[in-house]
Amino acid sequence: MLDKLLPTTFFARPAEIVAPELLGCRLMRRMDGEIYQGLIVETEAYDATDPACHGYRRKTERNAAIFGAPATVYVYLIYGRYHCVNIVTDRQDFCSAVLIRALECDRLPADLPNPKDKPHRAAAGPGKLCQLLKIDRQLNGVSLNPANNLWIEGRSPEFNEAIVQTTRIGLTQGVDLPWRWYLRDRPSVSKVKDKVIQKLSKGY
DNA sequence: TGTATGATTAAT
DNA sequence: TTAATCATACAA
Repeated sequence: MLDKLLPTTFFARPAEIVAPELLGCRLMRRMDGEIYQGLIVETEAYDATDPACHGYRRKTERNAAIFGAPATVYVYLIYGRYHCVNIVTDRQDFCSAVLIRALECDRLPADLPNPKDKPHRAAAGPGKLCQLLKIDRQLNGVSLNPANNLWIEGRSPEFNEAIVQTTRIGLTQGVDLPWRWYLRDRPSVSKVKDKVIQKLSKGY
């Protein structure tokens, strides 16, 4: 295996540093005894200075996980229908996280939630990828780890894809912060909205 | 206790 | 452009 489990130190940095570096990594999910994986193609950053962040006002029962240790999983229900998954970043007791917004999966489960989707769009959106990989609040607060059936492996050594940086999607506050990143040439990005293009060097 | 509202999505 | 749908936050 060339790929490796990302260490907790990877996540123990500001969300806006971690978010672009998660592009090209692989979200790994074991369900029903089988391992599925998706290339992370789109992310967003949130933190305590940001009015759009769920922990901006105060710590509550719902958002407690986002104040946890780096590499903690924060899952919440949105619009009463979908789940969204974040990876907690930075340090304990500081709210910050990276929202995983889209994946590109090579192998899909047999029972697809949205059979009408083209295969490369099956995980093109934060709600869709949680549905596909059966991620819900049962995983809220756990740590990224194979033992918890959810983890992230690092980029392949050959990774060298163009990254686009834009403002975030679907917000009413903090709309001008340019804290969304996606892989320019991937067809599984949820929505295309170009602002800045930067090229990241290999590795991290 | 009551009410407004989302880090969304698929259909119209 | 809109309906679906509900746990939560906050006001009262």
